[in-house]
Amino acid sequence: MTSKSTATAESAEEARRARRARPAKRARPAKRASVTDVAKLAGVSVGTVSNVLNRPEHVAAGTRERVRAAIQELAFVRNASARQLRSGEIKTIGAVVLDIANPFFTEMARGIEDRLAQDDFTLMLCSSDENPEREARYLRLFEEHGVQGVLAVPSHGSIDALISLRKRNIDVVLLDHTSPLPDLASVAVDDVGGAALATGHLLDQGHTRLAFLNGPLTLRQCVDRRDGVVQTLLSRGLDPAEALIEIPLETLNADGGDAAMRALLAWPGPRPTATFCVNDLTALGALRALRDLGVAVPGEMAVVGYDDVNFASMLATPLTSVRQPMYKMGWTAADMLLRRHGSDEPAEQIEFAPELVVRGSSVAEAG
Amino acid sequence: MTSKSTATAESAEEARRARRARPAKRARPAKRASVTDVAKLAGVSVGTVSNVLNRPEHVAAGTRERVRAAIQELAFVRNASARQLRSGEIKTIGAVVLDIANPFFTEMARGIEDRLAQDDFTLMLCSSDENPEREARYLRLFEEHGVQGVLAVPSHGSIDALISLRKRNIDVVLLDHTSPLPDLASVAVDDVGGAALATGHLLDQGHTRLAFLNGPLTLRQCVDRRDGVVQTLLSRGLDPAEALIEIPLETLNADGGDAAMRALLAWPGPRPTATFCVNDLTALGALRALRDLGVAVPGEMAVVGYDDVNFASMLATPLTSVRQPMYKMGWTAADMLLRRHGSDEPAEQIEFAPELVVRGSSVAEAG
DNA sequence: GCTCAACCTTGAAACGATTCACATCTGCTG
DNA sequence: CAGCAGATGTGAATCGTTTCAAGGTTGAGC
Repeated sequence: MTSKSTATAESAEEARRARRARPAKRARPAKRASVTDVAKLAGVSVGTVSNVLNRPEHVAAGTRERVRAAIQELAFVRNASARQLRSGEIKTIGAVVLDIANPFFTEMARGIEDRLAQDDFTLMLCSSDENPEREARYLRLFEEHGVQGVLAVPSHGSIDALISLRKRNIDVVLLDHTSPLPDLASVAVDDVGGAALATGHLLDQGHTRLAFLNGPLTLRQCVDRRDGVVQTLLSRGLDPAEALIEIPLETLNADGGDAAMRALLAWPGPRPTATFCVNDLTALGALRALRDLGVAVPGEMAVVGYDDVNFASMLATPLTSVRQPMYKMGWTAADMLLRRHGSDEPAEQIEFAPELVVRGSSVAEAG
Repeated sequence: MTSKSTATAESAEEARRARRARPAKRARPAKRASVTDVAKLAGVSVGTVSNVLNRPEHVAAGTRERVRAAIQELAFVRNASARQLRSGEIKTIGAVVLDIANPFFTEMARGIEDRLAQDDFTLMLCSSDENPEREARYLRLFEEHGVQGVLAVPSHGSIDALISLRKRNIDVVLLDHTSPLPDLASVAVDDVGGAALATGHLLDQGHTRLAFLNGPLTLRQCVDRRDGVVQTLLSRGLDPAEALIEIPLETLNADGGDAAMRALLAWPGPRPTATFCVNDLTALGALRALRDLGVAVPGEMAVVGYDDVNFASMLATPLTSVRQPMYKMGWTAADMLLRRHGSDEPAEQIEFAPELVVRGSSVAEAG
């Protein structure tokens, strides 16, 4: 805990305080001006003030200006609660992601925000930490606030809560998760396809023995990506039992990748010439191990990652990786909510295709 | 735009649709239950329902249970707007950062969120993109919503808007920016001190000629960090004119750092033995250039960065860097808002001290 | 001069929770 | 048994906006 008040800030404060003659102990709470106040000052009825605010074209120019002047003078600001209470409308949507500190969701959040800004909506953003209770609490808060819709990356087993929200007539779009119900909209990325892209790329380079550094099969992503790898091998006429070594990762980070790669290199029998890592952190660790052990990349071992994190392109050997359109997912999900609201169309279920970004870790001549 | 609907999702939808007999064209809007409905069902008055909700201890056990049952049955959810309109209270605060997609602010946001969660507050989070207009728009939305307080990383020239918000009795805490007024609370990090830490560390290692890869002096951070460097040199009896080469960066990213380092190595005259980079991206580029040109790190050139981004520790030569307590800043700012609300105490102005994380890029034997 | 439409404006009735002054009931004290 | 306190419950008033039926003006057309 290293915090301190700066000396400069404090002395500046004292200087000001001395200069100021505080009349009252504390400034009066200064209640906000209401439409009534504005109406009084402008000499019109509250209805007219409301019209100036919401349908200015229905108000005579003179009156309109008078009201506007009064609004200025009183620094009137609409009370969103009263507005919503009466009109039922609220320009807010809620989003729950697993963790806003994770760049993955952060990019998504940015997409959501940008789409909302177009329609002057505000965003309530929360992290569930994959804790269904915490998620439920946030969903309830959203509902109390009467949000127009909810975007959610469901944490394990929380889908029911979202379905019941949908039943109470709140629009819901699932993020990064395909919808189990036709009523529920969703935006996801095709993980099977992403892994297939990576695998296909390595096979195209002439590799015939691959390693796959994979995480626990309790994660949907790991299962899907494995499916993608296996399907691709089969479709190219290769037998996974021969062409593939799958190494389980202790942890889904750089150290896990490092350890797994060392295990792979110590393996008896013919060494694979290419490695597909289930994410970029893992690939980073694998690259580190390869460098430490003097294995040339991509010459002796090609490496492909997944996620295309920001530093993938900045590494000593830039990492080939599968890029997921997170920003676009967020943007699209928000767009579905805003466009679809109140319409009769069935819920859309979109799946985006990921994209392979080829760099130097898998192809010698690439960037 | 590569999007597609999955075949599986569609066939699943058709299957369900066939099974379902849709009675009405569209489910009735199903108005939410209100306290009145609950009161009616439980056979009590609305006042009692409100009491069960807000002061359950004032209600007899039997009645309380009856009301709770009714709430359950009707799936009653409070209407936050009505609640706020009457009671004036709202458990929401707004935050504007420059860009939520930036890990820097993201970590801060996470700190804010975690503190708010303790008090069941919700967060409205927005990115200003350093656009004062966009920021002003968000601040107005916050004000309309009647938020309890606002946390803001001010964009250039937007402080006035924040001050006027403060005048209208909305609590404001400035983030990552020292407050210009005693009335305005703030939480910042000491950039001068951070640069002094880095510089002191390099001098401690015996270096006497330093390079400083710095960004444009229109950024406060760059100015402050430069001050820290210069002050430290002076306080150790070194003449900056001799001991320091400052290289301006074209761009504040890896490529800028790469180019600047190449320029530095091409410099005539004695080569510095240590480089301080104004941020980690720049340092990453510098390290890349050093490796490409065969200069040993830290043997021939020690490198220190700033920000301690997530990958600093994962590089081939792990990067020594200055870590700023972003999470703690966010947490503390939110805490100030929640604790201070309505109290009479003067606004706090806190400045956190950054921390030097020593790794292999500046000390051979370090991690 | 009458009619009619177009245009403005009005003001009271919502919206749904909270609050608070007031009723009612119970049991206890002196 | 009057008096009183404490516990429990009531319901009308209130918050600040939007909505909408209805009223008032104006001017054109006949």
